[in-house]
Amino acid sequence: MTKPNTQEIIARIARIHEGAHALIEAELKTRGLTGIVPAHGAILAFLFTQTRPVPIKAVVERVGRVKSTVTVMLNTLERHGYLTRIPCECDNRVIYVALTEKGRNLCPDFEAISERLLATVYGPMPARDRQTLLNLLDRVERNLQAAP
Amino acid sequence: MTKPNTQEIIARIARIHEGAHALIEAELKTRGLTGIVPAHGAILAFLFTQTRPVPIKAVVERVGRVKSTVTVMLNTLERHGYLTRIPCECDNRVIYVALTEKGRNLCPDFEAISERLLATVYGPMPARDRQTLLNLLDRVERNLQAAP
DNA sequence: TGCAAATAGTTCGCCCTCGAACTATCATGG
DNA sequence: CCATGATAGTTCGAGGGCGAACTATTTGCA
Repeated sequence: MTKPNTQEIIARIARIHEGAHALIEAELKTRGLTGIVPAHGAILAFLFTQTRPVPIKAVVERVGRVKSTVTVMLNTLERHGYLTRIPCECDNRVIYVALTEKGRNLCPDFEAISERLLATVYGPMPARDRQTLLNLLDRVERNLQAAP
Repeated sequence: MTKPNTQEIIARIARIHEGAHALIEAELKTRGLTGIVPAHGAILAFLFTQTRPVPIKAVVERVGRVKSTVTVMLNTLERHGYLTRIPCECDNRVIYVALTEKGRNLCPDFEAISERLLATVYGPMPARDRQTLLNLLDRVERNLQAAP
């Protein structure tokens, strides 16, 4: 049998991940933001930093999702009016995406939700413990990356 | 702006979660186990501990997923021959599920994969650090649970 | 020049995940 | 005894996530 106490770490991380997910969804709901789900966060965070249309390929590389997944999420965001696709003039294979006005308006909510999530996650934890936690998580992450 | 260094914790936890997911899928693949995905782990882990058929409701309560999600996963596991549904004699609303022979045969692989995952996650981390990490994660988890 | 390989996106099939609606079956109180 | 409500599962629709296959360009080299 696997020892429950040590095996616990994966389950705990999964629950934290889901808890963060739930908090974000709850915040989106109370703010009346429809058509947005937590997974869109990576795309939006990236697009907020861009001043001009960006190729879909760049989005794919940034958000850490597969092309087909990004295509679907962009479809959803486009359908809800948060962004638009713009064909590239010089290379017909390339399609740019850019936030619409409605999309840019998400930025304040996005930052507020991020802040609240962060405040909730850490709670009253002292700065030294936060740093310790980050370091230990980094070790774990590198262990996993080195594995396959 | 959200400070990147602190915001990092959520992303880091998400990456660890995904890394664990990837490791499990890779192990399943090399072992030639088809039809199984990491999400089935919770169901299988529960059923391994049961000696007799168990009502679906009990599965739902255990795995922390919604009824409809569990229905789908049970369908998949059943379709691949890992378990069977057995109607309850005394209460026609209830349906039991039980592992088949093929399902029970997954147990050794399941435990081996769990062990490898755990070993990978911690790597050479000393016991004291592991405990510290678990404690800090527990704090975070409780912070999130208390939030909504 | 012209054709093969690389590149950018989309589509498809499959799965998990949720919430809401639905079905069927008990259980209970009037 | 029977209507009303609680319970157990499934179905449905929408969406994320992946890999494989597909389309349409562009590039590069022979």
